Amino acid sequence: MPHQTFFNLPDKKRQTITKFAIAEFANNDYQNASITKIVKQAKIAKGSFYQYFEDKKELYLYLVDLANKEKLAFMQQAKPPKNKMGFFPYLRWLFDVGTKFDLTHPALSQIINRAVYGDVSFREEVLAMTQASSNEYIKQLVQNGIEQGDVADDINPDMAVFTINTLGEGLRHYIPAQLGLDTEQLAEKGVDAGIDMNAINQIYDDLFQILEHGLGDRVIEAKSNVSNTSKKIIYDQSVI
Amino acid sequence: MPHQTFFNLPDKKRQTITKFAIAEFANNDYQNASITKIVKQAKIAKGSFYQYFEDKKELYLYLVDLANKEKLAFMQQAKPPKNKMGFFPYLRWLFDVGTKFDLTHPALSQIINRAVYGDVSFREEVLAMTQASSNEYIKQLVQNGIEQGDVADDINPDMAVFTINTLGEGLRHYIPAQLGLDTEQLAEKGVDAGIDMNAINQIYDDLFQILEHGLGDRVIEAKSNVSNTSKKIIYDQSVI
DNA sequence: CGGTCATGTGACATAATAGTCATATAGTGA
DNA sequence: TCACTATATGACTATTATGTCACATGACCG
Repeated sequence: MPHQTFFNLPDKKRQTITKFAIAEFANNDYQNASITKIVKQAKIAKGSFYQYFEDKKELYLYLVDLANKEKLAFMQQAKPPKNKMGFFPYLRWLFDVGTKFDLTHPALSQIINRAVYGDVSFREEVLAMTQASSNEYIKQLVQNGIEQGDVADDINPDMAVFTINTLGEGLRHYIPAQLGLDTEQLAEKGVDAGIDMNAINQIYDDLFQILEHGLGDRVIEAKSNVSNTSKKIIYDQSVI
Repeated sequence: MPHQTFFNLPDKKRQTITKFAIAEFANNDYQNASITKIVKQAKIAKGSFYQYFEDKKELYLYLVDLANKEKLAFMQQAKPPKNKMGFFPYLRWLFDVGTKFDLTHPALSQIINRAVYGDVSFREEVLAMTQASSNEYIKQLVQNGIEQGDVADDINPDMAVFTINTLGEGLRHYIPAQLGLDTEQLAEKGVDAGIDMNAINQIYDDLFQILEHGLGDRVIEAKSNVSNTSKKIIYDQSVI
């Protein structure tokens, strides 16, 4: 935690420091992020900084914690559209909110991202502020999904959690890439408007098609039944 | 590319340098990897190093390239068990070979990993030596899978590639975590024997169950048919 | 032996950073 | 106005890294 002096600061000054610190740690990994640069940008003396924070590490952990709290608040403030939702619609909504956070808070999103993948000597302390909650939440969700009959009961719930988390995390890179957005640029400029929601929804459609029904051809299953409703049978379609 | 002087070196000396360089860049990210440490360990003079390599970056790119070539060679040398394999068995075999590489070449695996996620100013150059091939290969595989009827034709192939790549990449972390292996330790010690292949196979079973058939309950589809073969119907099983 | 070229060497130059500290300033209350 | 406390300051220290260079060493050849 920062020293009390930091919280005693006038709001504007504290926010200025925080703003530049966030930008610096979003654009550079821990090692490359420069305290010298931050104090120059925020127009405070080096010595002042060290009255607010014990050291670079304390600032960093503070920012990671801040980013996570912001994201959590963002997720919690977003109310689901319906009260009773099936597993997949709810999961999709969760992904959607996560993506919205990433797009509207690119710098904070980057900090969380670096915290997860980054390489620092005090990694444990960093991770302590991150994960945990998300994993547990998804696990509970899967359990409920199975009990409600939305999720197959012959899957390994832990593997389901892994699949969901991994793909959700992957979306963080995939979506900006598909939309032609540069994460670096996003963090600097921001994109309040001008996001192609149709493209994003299409990505979700495609992903959930696979997540819910798998990659495998469903025709084979249908074959074993007498009546085949609404399923196209495709054999050797345009084989090379 | 390293200077010619590097390749003129006696094999043993060149290998010693390479060995310590690999270890250093496997255990530290680019910024933290120390040339000074490498030359000390390899017992060569600083000046000698700079006769072999233009700078730190050249060494790093050389190592990333080396790691990728080694992995590619490993993948190509591993012959598939059967000539004609379905999409899923083949994909599973691919994952398996990849995992074997990671476990038997943990340091090189780490270097590739850092190359993908790491943060350097010349990122483009790093990525140029990595990806590309893998993505194209999987894409072709999916196309074939669709044409052969193994893969559903109503999925987005690009999304399938994303899903496969992302989960495959995720396994790299998931498997060691599940087996209680520390990636850092692995890179140093290595684990020639003593790998629980049963546990790994179980992970593959679980993953491919989801990858092929999805998370969704298949009962609903079966319901619409007259005869229901071998599918358990589960409703409200132990609802809280 | 002597000359030439390739290679080895480590002290040194250079640059950048995190963190310190003596001192200055400002605010507060009597 | 004075005393006292909290805060601001930036030159400075200490450290650590990459990369250089003048010189040493050795190998090969006539």
